[in-house]
Amino acid sequence: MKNKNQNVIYTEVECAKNLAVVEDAMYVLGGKWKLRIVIALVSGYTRFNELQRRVTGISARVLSSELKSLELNGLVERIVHSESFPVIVEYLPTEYAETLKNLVSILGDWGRKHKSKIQGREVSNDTV
Amino acid sequence: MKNKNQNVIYTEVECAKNLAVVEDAMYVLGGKWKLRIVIALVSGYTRFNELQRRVTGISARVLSSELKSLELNGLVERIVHSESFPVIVEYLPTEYAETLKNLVSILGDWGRKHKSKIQGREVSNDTV
DNA sequence: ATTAGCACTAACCTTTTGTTTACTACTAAC
DNA sequence: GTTAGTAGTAAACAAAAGGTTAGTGCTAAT
Repeated sequence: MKNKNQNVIYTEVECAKNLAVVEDAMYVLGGKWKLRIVIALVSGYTRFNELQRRVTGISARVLSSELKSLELNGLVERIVHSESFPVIVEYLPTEYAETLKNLVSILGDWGRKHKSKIQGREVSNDTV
Repeated sequence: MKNKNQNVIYTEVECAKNLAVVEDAMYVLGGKWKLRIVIALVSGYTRFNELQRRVTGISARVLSSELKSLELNGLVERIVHSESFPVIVEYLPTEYAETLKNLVSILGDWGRKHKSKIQGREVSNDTV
């Protein structure tokens, strides 16, 4: 048997700290849709219906509420162009959303490697 | 107005690729509990009840089913010590789980910075 | 003149996720 | 001998997340 709390790698306090910080992140980014929406946004898709087409499977109701949540957390800015008619709305990723690029890229790398692992294939590099 | 699909940053295909790989990752790691359990595991907590104490708020039923899912995906190994009585069970993170350390660390960093941002404080470095 | 597109929202319903309680059967400590 | 700990599972239920349908009021294209 390995463990009688002698060879824990992190103390309870350290473990709790690590848990706390990823919980803080997941409070903002967690769930099925938020990171996907961010990806579509930083890819340059900024209009509501366009986002719904990119983030396949999301309903208008959920997209709407997720965008509000991302806006509250400073990751998107909602811009209404009232000079045009009918009114055009854009959702622009903020500068703060840029701080997610590294995370998204690493998560994507892991996903790509995991997929090739379970498929028993080599990893290709043709991803963006 | 910024965007009439002239200044998209990534093409639809590139955006779809990026979405696909993070979806692959989130299929394995998504949800409220999986990453937290991984953190507790790599911190050296390997027994069922111990894990339930570290990952605060999780119920035995959910912990049990999440551990099964992590095992299926090669991130944990369930080891039964039948030589002892009563039987002792350990959940050990696999080598494959090590590939998540970078991701977890970056997610934690983002969470820490985000928290200090919304609290208007400086970022401290006393995290593990 | 009809159809599709725009940016959503409300009401209602289903699915997923999670909780609570109780139970197993045995051991170790107080 | 009572209490707590071990590693869970089953059943019943509650809460959270998400989907579906319908609709607004206007424009632009066919």
